[in-house]
Amino acid sequence: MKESLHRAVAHALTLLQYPAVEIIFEKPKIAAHGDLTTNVAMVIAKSVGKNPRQVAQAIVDNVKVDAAEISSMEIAGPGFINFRFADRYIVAEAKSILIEGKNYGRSNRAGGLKTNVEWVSANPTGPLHSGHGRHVILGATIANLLEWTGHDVTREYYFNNAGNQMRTLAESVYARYRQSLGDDYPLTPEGYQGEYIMDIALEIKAERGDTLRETDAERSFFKKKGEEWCFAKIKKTLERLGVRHDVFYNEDSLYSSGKINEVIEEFRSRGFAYDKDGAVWFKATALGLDQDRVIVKRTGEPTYRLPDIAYHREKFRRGFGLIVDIFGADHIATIPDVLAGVKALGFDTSSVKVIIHQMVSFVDQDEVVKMSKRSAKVYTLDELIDEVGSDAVHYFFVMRSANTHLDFDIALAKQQSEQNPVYYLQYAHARIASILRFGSEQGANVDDSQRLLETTRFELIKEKEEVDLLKTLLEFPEVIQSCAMSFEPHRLTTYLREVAEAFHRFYHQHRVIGDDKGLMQARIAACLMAKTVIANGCSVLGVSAPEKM
RNA sequence: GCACCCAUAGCUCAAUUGGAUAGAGCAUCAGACUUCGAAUCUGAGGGUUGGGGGUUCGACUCCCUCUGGGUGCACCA
Repeated sequence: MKESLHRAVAHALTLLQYPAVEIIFEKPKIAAHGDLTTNVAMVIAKSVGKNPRQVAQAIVDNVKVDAAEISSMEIAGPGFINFRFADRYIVAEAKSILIEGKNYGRSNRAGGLKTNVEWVSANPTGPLHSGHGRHVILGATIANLLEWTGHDVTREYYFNNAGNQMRTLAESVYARYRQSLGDDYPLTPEGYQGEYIMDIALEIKAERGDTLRETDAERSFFKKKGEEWCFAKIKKTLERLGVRHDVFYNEDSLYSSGKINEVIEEFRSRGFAYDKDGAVWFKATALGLDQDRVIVKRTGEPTYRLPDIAYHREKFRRGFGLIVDIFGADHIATIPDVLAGVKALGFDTSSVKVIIHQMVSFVDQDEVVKMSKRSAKVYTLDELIDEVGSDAVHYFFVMRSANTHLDFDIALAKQQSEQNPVYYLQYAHARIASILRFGSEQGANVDDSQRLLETTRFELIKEKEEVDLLKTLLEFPEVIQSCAMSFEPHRLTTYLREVAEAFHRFYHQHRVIGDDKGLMQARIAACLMAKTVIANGCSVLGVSAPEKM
């Protein structure tokens, strides 16, 4: 909708020989200011040496718009130019929602840019805990948003099934196994304390009895069983949330394929690596960081940084033009090193986007839920899903900006009432579905959008609440776009609330089903439009849009 | 001690990324169902945007500083 207006204003700037600045239209906060506003006059004013209102006047005098589209154009405040759309133009534009249906809001702005989104990436040493939820959902939603804006998205899970953590897992399972046989065999203090370790041990006992008392020093059977059990658990949890990955990338493959050594050699040849105290160091200070870092320990084992760098190098080599990493705030320290490493290898880090989200606290009935591993209260993500359901998990974890701490209110999330924002949104969808069912009984066309487009008298949509609803619906594609570009899915939840609100207001003021068949059909069409936008938005969020509740 | 994040209505958070009169939900109070779902709607009160300086036409937003919280700061991942 903005495009023709944009052209008109740009043309006026040319006529006036004003500098060709970027023209930005925004939706004013205050509805009385119109539908779109631009501050170009204020931006230009300084360079042309006139006051902003004069500049605005000159622009308005030179802008030629179609009165069928723009009903008013006025100067306000310090020099804003406000535009208002004609109602019938809004209504005409809204037809595109019916035409595009479940694709409404999708675009190809990114032109199929090969994009990698890596997240979750928890090592198979235990089930996902509830704190992981934010990470899981944030990544999934961002991946969806990128897909909706024309990115060719690969969803990736990076994991490590070797090294210290896995040794600890194997040792812990072994200890519990021995205990389950009645042996006095202590779990070391570094061992994993979680109850699930005993679950794994018991499975092994059930399968193999006491035949594994004497095992190899590597505890390889226990490691393998532990890994399998944990991975199965993690994947099951992700599946319950409808979160899927295309690629599970094993860190070990970086070793077996020689990539780790390649990176070390490349660092050396580019002068970014040196030996000291028996270890190999990465010269991070040469790239502006405050200290150099060990990449290969004295023991000959690489530190986590090296494979991380090698992994990112692979992402570049695999041809991704946009590389998105989702990290929790607890991993923030590793990011500068990895980015510096990638830069040292000659790659452009501007195509790496790192999303950092802050930690989550869980609150239940005004009580902070302790997330300690010993706590009997909600600890695993599975338990959280059991408690509040997948939809609430999805919605609650993205409804706040990622870089603020999140309080997850469990009591609210499981409440099936008006206080719960998920229900508010889903209720609007179910209510529309219900109206459509009723309308269908009254002989209205509620599903054949082709015939609906041909036969509906859209001009009958003219009440304020109707037009307001359609205006709100028409914002959807831009909301998707800006959420994707800023990697801020929380704005989608804010927007969808507004849609639900606009619909409820419309519903309350005007009857849809009635004796006037033409009017009924027109309003049915408006309902279908609202239903489409809510359903599409929910699908991006991974929240279900129920026909009945 | 250092680095990053945060501080906005009683509570949880927004604020179109520097724009006009800082907005929602919850909570509180007052209203609206013989008709399409009241899981809804209408209205009211509630603020020195943690304090102080600065940058400019204009600051919740950017810079400096102080206070108070969070997360990190390994030859662990």
